[in-house]
Amino acid sequence: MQTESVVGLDGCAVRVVDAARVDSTRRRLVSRAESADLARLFRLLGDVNRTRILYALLEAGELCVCDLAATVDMPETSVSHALRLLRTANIVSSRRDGRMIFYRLDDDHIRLLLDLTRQHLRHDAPVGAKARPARTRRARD
Amino acid sequence: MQTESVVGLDGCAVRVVDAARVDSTRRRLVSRAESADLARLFRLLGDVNRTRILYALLEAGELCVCDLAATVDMPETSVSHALRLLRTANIVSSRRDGRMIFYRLDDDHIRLLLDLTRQHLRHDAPVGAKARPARTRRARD
DNA sequence: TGCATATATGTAGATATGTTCAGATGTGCA
DNA sequence: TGCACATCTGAACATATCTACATATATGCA
Repeated sequence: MQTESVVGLDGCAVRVVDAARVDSTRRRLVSRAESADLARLFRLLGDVNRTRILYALLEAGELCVCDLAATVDMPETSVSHALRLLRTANIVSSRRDGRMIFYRLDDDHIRLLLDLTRQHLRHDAPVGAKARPARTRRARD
Repeated sequence: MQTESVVGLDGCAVRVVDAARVDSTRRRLVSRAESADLARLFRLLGDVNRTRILYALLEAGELCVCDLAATVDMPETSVSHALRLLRTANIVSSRRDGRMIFYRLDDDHIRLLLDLTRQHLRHDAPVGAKARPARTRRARD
């Protein structure tokens, strides 16, 4: 199979093998703006401390900042910083009660996302998929 | 409600409101090692270019490096770097055909994860949930 | 009003990450 | 074998991110 030269959006020559597939994929591909949003969301989940905070909320349902800090064993100020980012992105929501502020996961998408990901790492079958023989994959633990 | 002082694992005094809930959550909380793995996975998804690569593979099924580069419009060497990270984490898998190497999403977990996340950002109802009135949430677009 | 508490915010230095260029590897073909 | 091609790898620079400390805001209560 020989590669052919095609002119990309930016005017640069680009070598492609299957121009038709590239073209059709490009048309269906998520937009740059949407990809940026997706990446932003994933990146927020991509920090150990934020991850632990989120899984703590997944287990507890609702926690105030100081209990959250005690649960994940980190300084309250760090928890607060983390929560701000998560709040801004609508991943968690908050409710004030007196001088405490209680945080919870904002919606079911997030809960599913956290669950699904944990399952992925544990090598379980995907949600909604029929049970099937577990893949042999290099275990981590 | 008055906060009480509790001694954490590290020996530091920590203020908590609901000691019982903190304790029970701590016991059910994912381990540090697992949180680290989860965060590592999310972080890999948290880069615009890698995100676009993954969604391109989601649409196309399978693409060689140069077609992938043409699809997402980035230099082949950057795509290659990105793919290495994704490959190491078992997010994508590869197959050699002559001097080309074709990449695909490694498993259904990843596909579900990508789909679910896209749905989340589009404010749809979560997978598997009954249709219900859309939440009023601040739109992005 | 004044003080203690619970949380939020600003900022700076250390660290991690992404991009790019140069060059290495591996495959097919004459 | 030697060359062209497709992809990979290493390293350096610019940029983004996290952490920690100091300080600010907001609430409850005396």
